[in-house]
Amino acid sequence: MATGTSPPCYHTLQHYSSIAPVQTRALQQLSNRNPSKRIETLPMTLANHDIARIFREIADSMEILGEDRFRILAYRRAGDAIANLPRPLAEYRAQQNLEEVPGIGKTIAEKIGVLLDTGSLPLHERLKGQVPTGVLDLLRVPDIGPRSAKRLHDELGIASLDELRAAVEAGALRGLKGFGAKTEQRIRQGLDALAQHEQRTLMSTALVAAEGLIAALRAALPDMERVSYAGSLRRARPTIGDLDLLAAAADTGPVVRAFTRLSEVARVISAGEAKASVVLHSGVQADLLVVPPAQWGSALQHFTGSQAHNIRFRELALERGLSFSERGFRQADGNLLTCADEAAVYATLDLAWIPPELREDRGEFVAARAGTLPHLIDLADMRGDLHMHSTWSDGRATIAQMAEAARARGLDYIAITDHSAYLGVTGGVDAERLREQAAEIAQINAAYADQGEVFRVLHGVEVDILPDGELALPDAALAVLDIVVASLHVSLRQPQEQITARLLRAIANPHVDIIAHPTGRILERRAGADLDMEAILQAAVAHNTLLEINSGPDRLDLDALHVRRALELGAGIVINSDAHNPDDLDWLRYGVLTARRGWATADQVANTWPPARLRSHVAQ
DNA sequence: GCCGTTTTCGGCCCGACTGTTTTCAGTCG
Repeated sequence: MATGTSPPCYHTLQHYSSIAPVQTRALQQLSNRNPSKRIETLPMTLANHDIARIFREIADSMEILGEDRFRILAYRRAGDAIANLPRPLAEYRAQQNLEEVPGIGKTIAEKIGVLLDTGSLPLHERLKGQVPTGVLDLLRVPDIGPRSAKRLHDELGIASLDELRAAVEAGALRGLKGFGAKTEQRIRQGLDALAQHEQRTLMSTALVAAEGLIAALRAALPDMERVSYAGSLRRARPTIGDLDLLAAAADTGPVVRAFTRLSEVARVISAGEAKASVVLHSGVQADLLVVPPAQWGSALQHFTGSQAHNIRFRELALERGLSFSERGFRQADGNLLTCADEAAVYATLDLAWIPPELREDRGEFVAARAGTLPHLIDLADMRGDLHMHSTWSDGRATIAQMAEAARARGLDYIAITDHSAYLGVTGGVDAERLREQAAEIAQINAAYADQGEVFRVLHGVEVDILPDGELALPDAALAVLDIVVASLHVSLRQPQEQITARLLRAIANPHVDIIAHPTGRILERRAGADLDMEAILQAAVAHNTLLEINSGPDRLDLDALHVRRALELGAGIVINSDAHNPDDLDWLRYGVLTARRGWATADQVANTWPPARLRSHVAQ
């Protein structure tokens, strides 16, 4: 980072021309003497994501109708802001601080109130009459924006993706002014891509693909100066839409051309002198931006996003009379300040460098200016892993093999937490088998002690929370264990009040130390349980129960927003692999990235602690 | 519609690439 007398940037003389009922909070119900009557009298309330979706639909509809672009921007920003909120909108309203949320002003706060009270909004209903839902769907097709969607609807009567497909097949688009053969071909390809690749790519898969592309690009161009992935992958989002790659080279054109010729590339969408978009054989889209080395910092900042972060950043630059782009800071006199690294980009606006995982316009600018950004946890801070399986249940390796793999990765302790016998498919352990397992673990620990190793294996279990909230093992069996991990595996579709109460009962059990993968979501396949998370997080604080970030690439559960809210409330977090074989221990990397997105420091994560501190916490 | 080191008006992020054009609108990230 540039400090002291050296300017952060260099002056150059370059010139460049569903409606989900939330009902009542489960905690309130538990304390209510007559809960069933209470529920019936409460109005249905929209969840934050429902209201965010409504505002985004309003923005899309108004854009198709060609209304004022800044009003559209305001609705879209409000939708984004709401989607990012850590607590239910109703709480903000109750505390009368809705308008303190950036992007929510007087008008939108009133509309939120109407939505919370009545479940619908006159403006939204009116727009639905003018722009059918199927026309909004057209915007999901690559290369179809609001103008094209409006013309397809107005001039050809197309009001759904199916009708668009039929029109393309019938050659009807060619009759439209401005729609040539290439446009028709692109729309056909866009529809195909939408149909077969609607799913996003898991972070773990994207990381492997990105690292492969980077290696291939380096091999093809040995003299390329720098190359990195950027975008949502660098921000560690749990799933990734497109891969974004950035390269630095004095001569940009040859890098773009080499990229489009890589064997991984199935189809080139576009390619110019500075950037290209391709579709890989895996179906994933990859975008490459190539910049001169002097612009690496500004380009990396630009290409990492998020869009919301970038917009906010550029607004802050404008306040100082600087126009920021991937090329650098344009001054009023037209001169460009370039930045060769990201720290210089942020330093130019008197901001500390913001870690990519925090770049979502969720308060990181205020913290960067105040010098209060958290010192985020790193993988190297991890000392233990408190959730994994062995051949005693559905794991593929013995306890000794798991222990050795963990020790080889630099951990000081693990907990073996095989499934309780309740899950028929996994075999599992009952009270008797737990006693046998304890003897095996004692032997392994004795061997490590004899060798002078600090490494230790803790004895635990992953006990099922039964549909009624009982645990699948008796308290007496749990009491003798070092660590008890409790989790939901069945009946995940119970109504909110029921499944929340079920989890609250497990949290309150004094033997339970950790709640594993709290929501049970499987990314791109299954939404999590409909939990009242605020009640869950508060109960975890009250009972000193640790909440897990499960590092499984298709779980990453808790997610980052809940991690951040949990930490705000003072809950303890653990990051566990849930490994079923030794290689899965490497998944901790993804859990740590998720913790970083949740603003977690090492000290807030209990398995960065030395064993003694962890033991005393668990004993409380 | 939001917002304020340009605070109740007048701004609102910025540039690359494409297609169908002859100078730019639309889309994307």
